[in-house]
Amino acid sequence: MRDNRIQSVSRAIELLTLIGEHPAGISIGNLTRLSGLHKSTVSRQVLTLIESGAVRRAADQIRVQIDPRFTQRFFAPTNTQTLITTIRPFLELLSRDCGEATGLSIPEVDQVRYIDQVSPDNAVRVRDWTGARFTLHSVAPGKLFLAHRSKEEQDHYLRQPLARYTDNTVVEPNAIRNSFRAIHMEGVSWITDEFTEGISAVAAPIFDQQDTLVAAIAIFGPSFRFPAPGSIESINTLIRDYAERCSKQLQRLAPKETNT
Amino acid sequence: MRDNRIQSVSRAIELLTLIGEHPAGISIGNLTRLSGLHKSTVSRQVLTLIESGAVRRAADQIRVQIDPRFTQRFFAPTNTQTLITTIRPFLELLSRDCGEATGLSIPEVDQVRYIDQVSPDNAVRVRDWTGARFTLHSVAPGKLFLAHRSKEEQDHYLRQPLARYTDNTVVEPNAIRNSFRAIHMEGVSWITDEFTEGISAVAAPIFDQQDTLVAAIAIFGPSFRFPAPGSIESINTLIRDYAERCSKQLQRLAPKETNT
DNA sequence: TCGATTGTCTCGCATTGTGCAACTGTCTCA
DNA sequence: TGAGACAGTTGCACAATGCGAGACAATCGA
Repeated sequence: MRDNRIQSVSRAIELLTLIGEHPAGISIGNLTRLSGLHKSTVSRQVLTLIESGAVRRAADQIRVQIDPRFTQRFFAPTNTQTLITTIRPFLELLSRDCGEATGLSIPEVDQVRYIDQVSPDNAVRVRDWTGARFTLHSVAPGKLFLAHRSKEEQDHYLRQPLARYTDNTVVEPNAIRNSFRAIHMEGVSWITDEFTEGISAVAAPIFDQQDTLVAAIAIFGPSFRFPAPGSIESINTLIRDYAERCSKQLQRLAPKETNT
Repeated sequence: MRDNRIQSVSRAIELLTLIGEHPAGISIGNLTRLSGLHKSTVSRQVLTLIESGAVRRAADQIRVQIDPRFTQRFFAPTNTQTLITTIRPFLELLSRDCGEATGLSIPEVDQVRYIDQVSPDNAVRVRDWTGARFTLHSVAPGKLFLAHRSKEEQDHYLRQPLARYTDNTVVEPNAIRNSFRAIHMEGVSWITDEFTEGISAVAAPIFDQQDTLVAAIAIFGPSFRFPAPGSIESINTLIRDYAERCSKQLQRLAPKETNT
């Protein structure tokens, strides 16, 4: 019974790891010394790694380094952990600006999941929903996600019976469909007392570097004071501005070509 | 003349890429279907990738996913691009809080490089130094970096002739050495008119997940108004708080165990 | 219970990965 | 200027290794 590990593959990962420890690049000779393999083996391994897209030649065409496009597959800026980390400072800024709670949520098939929230030190405040999931039609980010889907996907969701949470929950499919145009024109989505009595919320979309809607930033507060009379337009402007800054931040976080 | 590429290594990278595209994990069966390779080949390749540390089994012990420790080598949270992206929101927050310009800088051997800056809309403001390099002893972040080095490294730097930029530049080695204690006790480093006439600055350290000093966050402003009389203590508290938040943010950004 | 599916392991063949050595190009020094 | 050292690539031939087929065990659903 022989070892089931593939020797040449083990060697490749070892070399890949060595290369990864030298972001500015490393020469074939140094790889040969560090790995202890024969130089022609190293040369051929590196050639294979280059042609496979894992490694590229640095600017001097001598040293080699990890190809950023390779690492982009493992550290997508839109995975949940990175989203939370990236957007959290904006939640704090926005919460300070509007004086209400702010939240970050992501679409999960037919639900919304809240993955982060910031609440200011108000005497009367909304509870923390981090980790909770809700149906799309009952919360502001959910209606936003729905509005950005294809008509087929919308019809599929609206065909099933929709739960009613309060007297104000909109469950009539055509009424919901009719709200999509306003959502697209305004760029935001509002709910008032539709999910829970006494809570109003507005959400705006966050796009990733491929212009995919990956999350929503939201403001929520008690309906008796949010939105303040006559303030809807300025709140829309504010939250759209923040959503756009979040989108730009995700784009900045995407790995870039770095020459040395 | 045969192809110089190593077939089994090409296959390994192909499988690694497929696995990387499924952060929640992917089964051997699906890898077999997507790659077109024989199932026993896939099984053996995956075993090799697991034992090499590139891949790990997900929580269900069936699916496999990229091991976060593997990706940590390629996307270190302390590389310059990530630093800028990560800390920028804090620069904006801090600039708003103190009403002056804020900057991010990193140590480069015997110099400081400014890699980002945020300036508020003041009538009188400091210029943008992004991209510029300065000697360690003449700027607030530089004295901070120096204070955190070993005594041998400090002696080495202070042994060379130190350039004087203004009448206020401190170039006497013992005077500089004597400032390190205060820097350590206060946790911040101040300069006043030492680099350029009319500019004062304070800097605080940013540590990475291994508690290595990797950058400094700074506030600078025109000396006639910064620091305002009697405000040094509150500014120290403010910038230390921000530096600590930056440090925590870097730690959060470090890849973590993510089970599904 | 049976059949389908999944993943691991053994086996033996022949292809493939390897180290040796030659070669080319570049750089340094006498 | 020429010689030598060094770095990296390439051809060659051997045998070790990677491979696919098939067997097997475990799990799940009808």
